[in-house]
Amino acid sequence: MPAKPKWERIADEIRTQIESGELAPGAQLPSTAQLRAKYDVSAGVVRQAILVLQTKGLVEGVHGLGVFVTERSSS
Amino acid sequence: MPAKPKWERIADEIRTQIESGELAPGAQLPSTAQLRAKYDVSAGVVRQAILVLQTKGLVEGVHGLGVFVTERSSS
DNA sequence: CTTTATTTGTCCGTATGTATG
DNA sequence: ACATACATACGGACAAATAAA
Repeated sequence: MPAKPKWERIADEIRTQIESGELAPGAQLPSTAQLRAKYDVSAGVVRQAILVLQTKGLVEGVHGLGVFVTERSSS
Repeated sequence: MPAKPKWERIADEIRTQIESGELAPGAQLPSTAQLRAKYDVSAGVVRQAILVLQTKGLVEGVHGLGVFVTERSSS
């Protein structure tokens, strides 16, 4: 078993994309289904990663629409 | 249907106990099984509440030991 | 206005790893 | 060294919301 859980690896990957500017503020993240296929994991893992990012304030999920990057002052 | 999710209600309840000093820093939180019986929910719900509290830094979960209140100066 | 498609949100159950007795 | 108890991780299913036709 990997030292780091799958959901943490995915969360870190997305966070890196946000920090890199690859995912600009206001941009929509790939849907859970897309991420599920991309990382070949179940919905629960993606759900967990998104939830952590939400709690950290990096992204904001809107029910029925999608997950968007929180407008953060470009340091 | 409750306006707030079950896991959020549980998380708020636990947070209140910490702020009230009912759960002192270093004290162990009730096990998932205890909370599960107390709130009559499944382990997943309790796990979600615990995860949020962990991300917020209020508690700290140690694998194979239990969840403990983080040493935080009560204002 | 009703129906359908897409996406997030929540819930339940199971498997694995670690610490304790 | 073995058995038990607890916590975490993974996977899948169900429900609600929004937008478009």
